[in-house]
Amino acid sequence: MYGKKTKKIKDDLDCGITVAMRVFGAKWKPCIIDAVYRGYNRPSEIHRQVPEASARVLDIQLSELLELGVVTRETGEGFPLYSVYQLTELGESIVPIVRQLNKWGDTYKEQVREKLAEAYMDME
Amino acid sequence: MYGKKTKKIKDDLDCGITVAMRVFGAKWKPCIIDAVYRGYNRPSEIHRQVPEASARVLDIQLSELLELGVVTRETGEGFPLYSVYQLTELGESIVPIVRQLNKWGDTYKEQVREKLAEAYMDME
DNA sequence: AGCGATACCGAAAAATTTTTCGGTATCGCT
DNA sequence: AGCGATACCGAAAAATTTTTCGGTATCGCT
Repeated sequence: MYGKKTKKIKDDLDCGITVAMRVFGAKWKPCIIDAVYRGYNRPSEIHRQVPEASARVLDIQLSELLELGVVTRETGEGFPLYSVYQLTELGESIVPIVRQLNKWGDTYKEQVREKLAEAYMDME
Repeated sequence: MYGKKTKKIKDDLDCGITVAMRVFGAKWKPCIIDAVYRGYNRPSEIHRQVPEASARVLDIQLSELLELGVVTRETGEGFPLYSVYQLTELGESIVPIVRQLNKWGDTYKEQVREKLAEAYMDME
């Protein structure tokens, strides 16, 4: 699929953090999970929720989530092309974490923005 | 510093998830935060806790965390080189999330491993 | 017929992150 | 003097991720 699942640098799947990062620690995966959770189940809907990402990445990451068993896909035969993604139980278990990420970011975004601005200045 | 903080592709810092991912969504940052939280405050100690990472990345990511205000650094003058990193309040606020990541990964690691093995087989 | 929406996919390019390698520098120990 | 530990850093290489571009294919509407 997408890239290759055989990475040259193997992850240490004994470490919980590493496992979690492997499953949903990608630029758009938490957003995708959140969107599906909020009821945006079709690729085009998800894309409209996360317009900053290209449709292609969403596609790729959706396939990865599908492979990892985070979501399921139901494809309608023929007609107006139709695909619906749903969270699996595994996927649901990630939702609270994603919600927390979102909450954390909302709470500290100002602070983070300032720090980033400072850092930017320090190097002119 | 490390790389460049001026990314060509700007992050949308209005989205909480994106902010959180920007701050600690890197391969080793959650592990570093966890290590510091658990009392491993010196670079060499942290490295011993996360031996899979090169000392260099830890270095780089530690500087980023420092810049973002997630940790503080205290450097001893001269003598046996000495640096101690501590979590700031901002850093402490990330700890529960990191713990959850770790817990999640511990809970689902078997399942994830299976899925990865399957995916690997499907492409032979 | 032509356009836009839908859902995908491959391949190359670009961006970004991580690793490797080689340095600097100090101290303590042998 | 030489070695290992400590803490760092720059630069190039390698790995990985994300983006861009161009396709395929179907249906409905004009």
